[in-house]
Amino acid sequence: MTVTLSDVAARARVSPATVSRVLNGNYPVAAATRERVLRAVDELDYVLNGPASSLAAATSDLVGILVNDIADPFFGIMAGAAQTEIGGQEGAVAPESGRQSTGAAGTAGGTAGTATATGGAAGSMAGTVGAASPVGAGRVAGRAGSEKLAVVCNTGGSPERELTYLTLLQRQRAAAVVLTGGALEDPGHIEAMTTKLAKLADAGTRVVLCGRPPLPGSDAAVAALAFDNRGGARRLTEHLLALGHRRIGYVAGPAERTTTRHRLEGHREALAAAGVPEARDAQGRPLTVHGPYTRDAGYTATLELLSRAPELTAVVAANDTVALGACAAVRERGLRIPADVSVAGFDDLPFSVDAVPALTTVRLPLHEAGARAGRLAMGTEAPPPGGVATIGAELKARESTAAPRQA
Amino acid sequence: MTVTLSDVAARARVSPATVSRVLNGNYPVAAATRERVLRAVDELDYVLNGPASSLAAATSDLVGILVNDIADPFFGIMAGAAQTEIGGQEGAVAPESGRQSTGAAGTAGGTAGTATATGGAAGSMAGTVGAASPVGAGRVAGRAGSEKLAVVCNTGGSPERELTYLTLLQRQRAAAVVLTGGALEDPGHIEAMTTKLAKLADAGTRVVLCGRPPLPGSDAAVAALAFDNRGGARRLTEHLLALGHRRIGYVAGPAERTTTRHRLEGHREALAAAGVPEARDAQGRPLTVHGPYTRDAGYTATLELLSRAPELTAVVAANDTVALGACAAVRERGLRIPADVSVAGFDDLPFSVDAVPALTTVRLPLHEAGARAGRLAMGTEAPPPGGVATIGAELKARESTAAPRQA
DNA sequence: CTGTTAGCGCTTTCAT
DNA sequence: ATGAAAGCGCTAACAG
Repeated sequence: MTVTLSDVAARARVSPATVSRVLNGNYPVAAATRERVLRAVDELDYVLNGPASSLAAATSDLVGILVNDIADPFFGIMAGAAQTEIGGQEGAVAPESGRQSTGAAGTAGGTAGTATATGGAAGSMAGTVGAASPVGAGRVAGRAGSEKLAVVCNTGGSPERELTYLTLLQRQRAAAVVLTGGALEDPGHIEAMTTKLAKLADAGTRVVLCGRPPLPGSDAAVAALAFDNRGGARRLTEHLLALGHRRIGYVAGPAERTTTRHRLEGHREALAAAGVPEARDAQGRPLTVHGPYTRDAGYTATLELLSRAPELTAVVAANDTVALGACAAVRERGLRIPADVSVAGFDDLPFSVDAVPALTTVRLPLHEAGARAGRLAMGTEAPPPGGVATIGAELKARESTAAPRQA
Repeated sequence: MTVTLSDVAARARVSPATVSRVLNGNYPVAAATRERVLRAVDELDYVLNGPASSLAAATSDLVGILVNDIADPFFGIMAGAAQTEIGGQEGAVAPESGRQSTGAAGTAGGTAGTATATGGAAGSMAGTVGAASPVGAGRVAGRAGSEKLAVVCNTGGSPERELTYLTLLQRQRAAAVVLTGGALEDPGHIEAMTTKLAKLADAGTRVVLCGRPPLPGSDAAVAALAFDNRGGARRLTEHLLALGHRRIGYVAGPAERTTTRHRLEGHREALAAAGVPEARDAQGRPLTVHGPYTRDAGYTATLELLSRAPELTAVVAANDTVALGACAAVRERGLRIPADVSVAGFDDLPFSVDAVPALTTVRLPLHEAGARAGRLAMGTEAPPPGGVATIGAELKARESTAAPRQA
């Protein structure tokens, strides 16, 4: 029924071992023989059996990328960059795909579309498409071990799912695992993660942390790329303080997440350095509210903050998405941004520059970080000294922040 | 070195076959024996060897979800929903994850955080985390075949990568494959895809299309969930026409994509039905510009449209992301939205309601569609009659559209 | 450079 | 209800 290696071998009149060798390209094979084998592969439309191959070789070409929320561009950008780096560059034209300057085909007879910006890519796509006929299967099978299958796994922020995915990946003998985003600070979970990652590392799986600090006391990870959340947050609050703000509300992310804690710490550092006490309401409760990294959480929390302390002149949000909700809340209260209340975010996601007013935020090089993590996972790039690299976070002061109303 | 099935069998004093049976739970095993085996599994911290298992059983628990752009929430939302449906619901608290009403742990001593909205989830997370100790490995290994590994693969819109991923998944003998988003209409690619999907189906892989029309003349797919892009686009343009617009610019998506074509067709249907000719510039060229589904494409294209035809009173964008860029361009031209120019999008992504002014768009039930696709992939839900279901698209008229300046 | 020979670790009849 | 044995399809020594 299904074509196997020996079928190919028989057709090419060589031994199975030889076929395996040309397919893996990791062993010298006579050019003539290789030709014959390749032809047989194409003719029979042979597709390598992954499980069999992985079993025999005790390794697989699976690379897992774990994200907390796949619907959040924060993760999508990192994961996409990593995946591009891992999955091969052949057709990696992601942001340009489909760009075209001629009219639409078929029914779109009247579409004399004009190139938007960079034109001229018109024919290239059709060309490459043509080359990707069914022969593609052979081509791919023929590729050397470099053909990794980069996949992203969505934990939804759930610690159990994180562990479950790690186990599943471990089962598959994954070549590498990239963990993105902040980690949960629950002791039990940290311990479970440490154990699990150590096991993965033992089994030869490369572990890379991206946008996440190294696990305390663990060296299982090949490398950790940590964002300078603390520094970025500090600079952001310094910016607000410089503008003259003294009563700043803070819509934090979920408690027990490293990202949340670091950003909060940076915020407090700036306050402390300036000798400004943390904002509190009439009851003396700090004006810091925790919630998930969602637009709705930002909305609700900001409404609450504004009720508890109408004298607030600025709201710092856990990230840009939360800031969007914060803006909506401020507006709903009939207040202007930034005239009445300044609002700031974090991450500098693509939509932030288009917000009205443009959102002041802290830029994280998500794409670069993801790409680097991908290379680290591939073993293409050397790990940073000490296994840990801190990635800078740059303040982006825009229109959503200004001097307070009564400076 | 690594623990195998027979190690477990030896420790439990049973045969490997028995261990396999309790692990797969698909065969009667005495309760006492099962207990013994499960204990051995935990004690030895055994993790099933996926490749070996897949090889022997000729199936795997891998489910691939292909997306065109993982950084785009349009795909993230569908993929996340599908993955949740497939990956098991245990910790599926995605949007609520980390919600917490108590202060941050550790250094966050002063954070008397207040619950944002729904509170009370404080202790539950820690509880579940505690249960997810290393024993988790055993738990997972013990689960019946239901434990699928749902992974998302980012094609970046490249037809080669699409085919490559399909081949890679074919190699892994994937249990199912979900293709999301519009398809490329290139004949060569369609043929290659048809062949490839037929092969996957032959090999027992379930193929599901989500947000994509069925392949012409192919019945490889278990089911196709198609969005009513044409109908949605028609209603959107009807809305604009009803408002009084007669000169409407159109920023289309990449040509040769089904989504692009259908939306454009719906737009033209509405125009034709109202007897309104397609807008053209002084040179008689249609005011339709093609470009990728990106913010920048929308920005550039709109700038061009506005130059070529300053008398435009409305701009319809390929989707919300493109619309964001269109808004930026309109504003840069010193024009007001919607007073001078109305702008509309498509998809109703989360950020659209927060745009200023709130974006008029067409709502696509992305989450529902993704979840349904996930169930279809799992075989949990019966395919729609005929294998094809059309999913409605609802007009969301908001503030970014209004009567033209000189009605 | 190529063929031979053993397994990799698990599932699954077929017995018992 | 459990055990024994035969592979699943491929890779990796080891010869030659």
